[in-house]
Amino acid sequence: MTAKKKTSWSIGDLAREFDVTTRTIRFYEDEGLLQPERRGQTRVYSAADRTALKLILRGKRLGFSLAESRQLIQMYNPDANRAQLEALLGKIHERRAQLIQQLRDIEVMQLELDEAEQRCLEFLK
Amino acid sequence: MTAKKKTSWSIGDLAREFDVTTRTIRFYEDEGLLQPERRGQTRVYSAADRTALKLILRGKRLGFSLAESRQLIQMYNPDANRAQLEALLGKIHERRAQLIQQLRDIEVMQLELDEAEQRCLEFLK
DNA sequence: GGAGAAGTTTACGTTAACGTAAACTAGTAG
DNA sequence: CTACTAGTTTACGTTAACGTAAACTTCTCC
Repeated sequence: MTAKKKTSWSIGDLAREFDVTTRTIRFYEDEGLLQPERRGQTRVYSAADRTALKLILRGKRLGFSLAESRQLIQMYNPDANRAQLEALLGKIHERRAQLIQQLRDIEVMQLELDEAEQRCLEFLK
Repeated sequence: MTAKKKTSWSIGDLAREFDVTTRTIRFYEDEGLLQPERRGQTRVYSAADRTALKLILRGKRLGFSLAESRQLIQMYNPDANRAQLEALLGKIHERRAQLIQQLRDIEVMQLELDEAEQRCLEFLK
């Protein structure tokens, strides 16, 4: 009856959940995007790591590089000084502008897909 | 007074308009995404080429590979037989699904940026 | 106690998408 | 004629983001 809220994950857990390879997860650690702890040799991932991974993969789907995702993760931990925070605000605005452009792109592309579909269906009639 | 509607472009024209290098444009041709004509040695780009380039760059902003953009361009010329058209319809549905996922990703990310901004501003107060 | 299954490190390989450099040609302005 | 400017081909170089393989440890199960 005790609500079981998972609080730590193995590398295999995360790989399965997000459908990536363990190599990928270790790579992200090499790049400084994840910081799992160790139980002996073995990596143990926290909820923060899991969230970071989620951010990275969502970023990927939007065409962001790992460097850009690194920024996104930074925005999650406000452990910075004034100058850093102001730089962060700048990055936030940049990201937001990029997202807006992507929204426009998606709209246009959806319309074009509609037209393309119509043309296809017309030819198949 | 005659409405001047441009109907052909040089490689430099396109490079300037879309802010890419000429190398990039020639690369897309090597990859079969553009098919300019030649006046002597020199490439001459049609409105179709220009549209294709626009598609490619919009695709890039959404994180599409050139292979994926190649498909998008294909959808523009319905010069296919029945089987190809049906395959095309399948691709159209895939693309649409991907765009919908991206919309969701953008929504979530916008919310997160809002929160990140709030946290930043809070710390700066 | 042997065989998997899951984890680890180290290190070289691969692909996409161009960058960069060299060496050439063709038109054009002074 | 000369000096740009814009175009061309050829070809090797580069970066990001992992893939792949080898060789090893740890734990568990029968």
